[in-house]
Amino acid sequence: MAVTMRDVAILARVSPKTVSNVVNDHPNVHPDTRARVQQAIAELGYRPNHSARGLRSGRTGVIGLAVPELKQAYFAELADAVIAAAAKRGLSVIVGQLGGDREHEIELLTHGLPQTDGLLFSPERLGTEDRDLLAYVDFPLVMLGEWIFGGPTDHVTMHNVSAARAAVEHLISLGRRRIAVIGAHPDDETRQLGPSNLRIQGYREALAAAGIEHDPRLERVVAPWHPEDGADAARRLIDSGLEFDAIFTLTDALALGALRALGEAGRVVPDDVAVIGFDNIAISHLTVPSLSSVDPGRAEIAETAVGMLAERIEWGAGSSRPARLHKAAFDVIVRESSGGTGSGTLGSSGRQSGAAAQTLNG
Amino acid sequence: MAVTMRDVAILARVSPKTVSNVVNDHPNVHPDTRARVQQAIAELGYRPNHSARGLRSGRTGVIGLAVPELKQAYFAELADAVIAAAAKRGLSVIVGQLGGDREHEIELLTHGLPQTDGLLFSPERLGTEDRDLLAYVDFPLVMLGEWIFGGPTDHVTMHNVSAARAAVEHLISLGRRRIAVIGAHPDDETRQLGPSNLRIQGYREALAAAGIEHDPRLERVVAPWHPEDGADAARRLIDSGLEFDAIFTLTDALALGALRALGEAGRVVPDDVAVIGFDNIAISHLTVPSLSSVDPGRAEIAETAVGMLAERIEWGAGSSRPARLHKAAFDVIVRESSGGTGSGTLGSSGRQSGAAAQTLNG
DNA sequence: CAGCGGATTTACTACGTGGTAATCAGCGCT
DNA sequence: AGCGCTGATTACCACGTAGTAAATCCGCTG
Repeated sequence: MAVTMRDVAILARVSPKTVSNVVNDHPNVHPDTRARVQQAIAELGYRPNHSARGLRSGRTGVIGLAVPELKQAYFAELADAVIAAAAKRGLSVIVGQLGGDREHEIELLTHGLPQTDGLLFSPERLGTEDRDLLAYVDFPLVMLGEWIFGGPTDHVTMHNVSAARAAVEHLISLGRRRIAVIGAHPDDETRQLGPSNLRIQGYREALAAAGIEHDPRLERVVAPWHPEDGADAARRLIDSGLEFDAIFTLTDALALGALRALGEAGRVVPDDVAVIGFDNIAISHLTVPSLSSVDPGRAEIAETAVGMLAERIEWGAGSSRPARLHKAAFDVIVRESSGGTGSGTLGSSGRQSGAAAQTLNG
Repeated sequence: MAVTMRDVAILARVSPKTVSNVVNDHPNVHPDTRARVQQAIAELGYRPNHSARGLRSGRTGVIGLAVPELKQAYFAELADAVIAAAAKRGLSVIVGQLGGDREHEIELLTHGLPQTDGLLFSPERLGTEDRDLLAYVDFPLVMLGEWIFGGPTDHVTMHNVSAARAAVEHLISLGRRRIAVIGAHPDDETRQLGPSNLRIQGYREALAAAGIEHDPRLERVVAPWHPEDGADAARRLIDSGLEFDAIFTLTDALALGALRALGEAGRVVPDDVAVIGFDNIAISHLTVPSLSSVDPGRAEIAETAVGMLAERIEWGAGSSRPARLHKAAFDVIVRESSGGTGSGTLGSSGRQSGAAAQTLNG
């Protein structure tokens, strides 16, 4: 059996409670006593029992992170950043994969993840119509992404509209006029605030601002957002015979597929078709040609989300503070696929900073 | 305060212990009683308190997975598979990132991850010289990868030697004779069983078996194994003026960089240089050209490792069963970078099955 | 109808920790 | 010396669960 406070207490000739006080850095412990206890702790190799601590205090020191799939690069990088941010605060992270299963997502929202103090949740299938679910959530929760917007819950997200707009404006600045967009989501009629709709909105705004006529046929619906889907969409676009000189894909994963499909069809990127993605996943600067993208500020998102969740946990279950919304700053990263350099050194790229980070309360 | 067994017991007019028996599917509970209790559980929305359960039973139902970095595609996909395999068994997974920090790795091995019943550990910096550490491990542990081989610990790994050999034999079968290898590890003089050494060994075996002279200058040392490093190594290889008509990179990440570097230098893949990687990460079939690779059997590795760990947890701390070693079956996936097709549909590829899975006891 | 054995249920308790409140030691002051 | 005060330490208990062993119930046998 493991070493307990009791064992330490006996060796240090104090009560278990004094050991507890030392471990928890309570004031009013005599320096000599503290030293003696610490000595005993070291000698016995005592480690606090987290289950017991959890039972007594109601905290586990573990937070949950729920994503669709870790094998999607975007979520892997998000998880990486979240785990790093949590570690800074002494929190561990249980990662759950929901695999785009709506039932699981609803179940998760009603019960939370066992063993955790709170949840960071990046849903895929929930929409505005599920907003009511949030009213009954009785554990600390921070949503990543914004499609259940306006509920009583904290949200950390990105500047989907303005970032998408900036990406398309970049394409326009290259002189492109027939700009296709791949990734509109079939569900999004009912999900006005889904990321796909917001990015599409940014796309339309950019066109409108530049006085470019909007051709609905250039908005390509596709789901889910795997590279294969991007390739399929690009092929259908090519086969459609529609003229186009640029593609904005709503994610980098889609762009990877699109790049392949364009290559197979003999369209040269960026000469014939400029391409820009969204997410700035790690491989995007390694594709051939390297992929321009929008960096949504992943580290900032993770840091902020973990911070908000830690605060909610700190405040306790009862407190009903107002929901907050944070949008991370973004960058447009120009690489070869839209005429940037970036061949010489893999890291080089043009960079256009977008809207500053902003946090709203209310 | 949350609903407890006590509350359920009162409502169902039974003792708390009976509720516990129902929850834990004990035999010898009268069907009527069971139904009444389940009714009460549903009515109150009772959920077991995992901390209390953990305290009482000594089990948390959580396992740890420690990897260098989740943002490396290989580890993200591994984590994906591990989480899925754990979920099948009702286990949650806390993911820890050690970032290639040797101190952290040693600390982890001495204390385990808090809040967990056991650990799956894929170290980066530990070597054969750290084997002694394993003697003092007092928690269930399964190592992923084999460089601390021969200790008292279960290992789940891949057929590094024969898989690498198969990859190189494939290149040879294309008629290539000047085959470079990128990824030899500088530390591996002292780590005879590091994956890099084992894969290099497979490379040499393949050359020897084919009667091809071994040119040490074609073995390129590089560390760490990020794509940038692969690009650097490939550039140095090109600049060296050495003649070569194929490259075997010890990981796909290195291959991604190598593909870029070759493209920049005007070498056409696979006509001038055939390339094959190792790991079969998801993007490898999306690169241009798509990347041939060795699929190390990730799902099998994850499944087996979680199974072994679950068994060790089941057996309890005291039992000192013999260490086991499992090597997953592998496949050589032939894609465009070594002359395969795979352009039409993204998924298509040649496939050559390697050694069957094998498990050794002792 | 007492008695038996297995099925079912229960009382009691400990798991390791930390909050509460009580106790105790030491010190300055009257 | 006696008092009150602060700092330091402690006894006691509860958190929610599940193991142990004892108690109770039920159907049947002799």
